[in-house]
Amino acid sequence: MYWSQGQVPGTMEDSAGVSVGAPLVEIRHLKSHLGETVALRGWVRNARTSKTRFVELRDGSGFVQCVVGANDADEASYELAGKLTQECSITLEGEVKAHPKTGEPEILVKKLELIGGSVDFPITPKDHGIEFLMENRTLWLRSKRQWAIIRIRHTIVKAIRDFFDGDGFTLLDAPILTPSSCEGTSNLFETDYFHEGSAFLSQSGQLYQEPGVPAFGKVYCFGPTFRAEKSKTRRHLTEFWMVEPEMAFAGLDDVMVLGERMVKFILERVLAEKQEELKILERDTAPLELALREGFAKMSYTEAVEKLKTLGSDINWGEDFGNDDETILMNAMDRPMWVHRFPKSFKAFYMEYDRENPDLAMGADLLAPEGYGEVIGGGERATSLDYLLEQIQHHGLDQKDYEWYLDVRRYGNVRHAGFGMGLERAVAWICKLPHVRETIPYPRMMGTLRP
RNA sequence: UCCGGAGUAGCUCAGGGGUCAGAGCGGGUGGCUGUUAACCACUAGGUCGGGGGUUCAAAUCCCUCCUCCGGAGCCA
Repeated sequence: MYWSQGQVPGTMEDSAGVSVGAPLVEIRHLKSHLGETVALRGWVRNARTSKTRFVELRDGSGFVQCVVGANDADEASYELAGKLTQECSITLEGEVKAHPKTGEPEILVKKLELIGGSVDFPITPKDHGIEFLMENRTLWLRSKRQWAIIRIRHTIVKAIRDFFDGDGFTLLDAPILTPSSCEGTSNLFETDYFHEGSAFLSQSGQLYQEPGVPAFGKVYCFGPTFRAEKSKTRRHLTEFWMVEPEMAFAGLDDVMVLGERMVKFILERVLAEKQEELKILERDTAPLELALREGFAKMSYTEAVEKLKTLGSDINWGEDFGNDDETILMNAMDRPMWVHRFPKSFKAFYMEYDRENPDLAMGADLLAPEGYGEVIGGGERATSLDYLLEQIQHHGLDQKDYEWYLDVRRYGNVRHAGFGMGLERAVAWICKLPHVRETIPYPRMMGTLRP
């Protein structure tokens, strides 16, 4: 079924039995229908009544003000316009005009009909607390702010897929039900699994990407991951999305180059396609434009520790960045920054070590500016079988769980590297949100499982 | 898990031992020259988070439990 640009499927009588005469259009296309009579369907965001009545309508594609004048609309429609409640669904037709003050398209309504009523919509146009909003997450999604965030999230997801697809990567989906911890570093959700007894929800697709390297050269996975950590911070979810590319014949520097290209690809897309949404969020786009334009900063872990000390942190060499170390570091930074070559001690067992200093791991994290901190973590993978066996033992892992992983080294071993980017942290930074809980439609956190 | 804060109308909050259980928003009714978190008037709406205690008297003080928020830790 095909229809012309700006039209949506619909007939003279739509499914709700409401008569529609003029061609149905989506609000996002109104600019190209100035002067025409069109029909719209959607939900009432707000309605103001004076002699002339104003209905703020949204249809998911955008927002528009509809003007119902006593002399322009028929009597029943004018009457109805005075009784509309928040979030009732309506259909209307009228002429598309430019707003006398703002110049934005608005609708001079001729006819208005109710589709579905709405009594006492809980989320009123005033302030609400986060507890209440989270309890009403399904209804909260209708708000302008959530609309903007979720649409930007969508654009970021699409940009990520387009970036890797266009760069010769093959999608290699990683399993979500796994037999054991991938990295052995964090707590996993456990569930029953037939004869195996237990299965665990994946905390990373990383180990499943490496075997894809000899098979496809460049691979990526992009799906949900799970961490059962009791973390209660602005940057933690128990269920979050991660994109994890892995490539053959690549090292630490290649990871930083790839990650930077990907982030810039994402920024370019969002800035090109989501200006309206960024404006709704009152996001100052200057830092994003700067990140897109300039090369990302680079600093070794050792340099970062020195810098942190001058900024007042009590961190010592050998310790992982604490709670606010990333924040302190990135408040002082105007663009994303790679921090590389960490002490091996707090990194995953599969990390390659630095030939120039065996105490260091060939890892790199990308920290987002404006206080956001880590969005990407990755690096070069250890290639030596003997070294890996030693690391597995050292981390208290069972070698027989990893034989399939070690085969990557046994058969056609090559240098390879990759990274993982947490989608929600990227969305939070790009939208400049104070907390990741708004970056995903239905957040799962310690203490939040509903709705 | 630890530390701190908060639970009073549908929502956001004020009131902190004794004439008030209150305001704004939202709902209802009426008014209003194009409004935009519209505005104005009137109106309905409450087990002051649960339980226990102190007191002549508790929304208010004490204990306890629950929930949420912020932070720490853990982690990415």
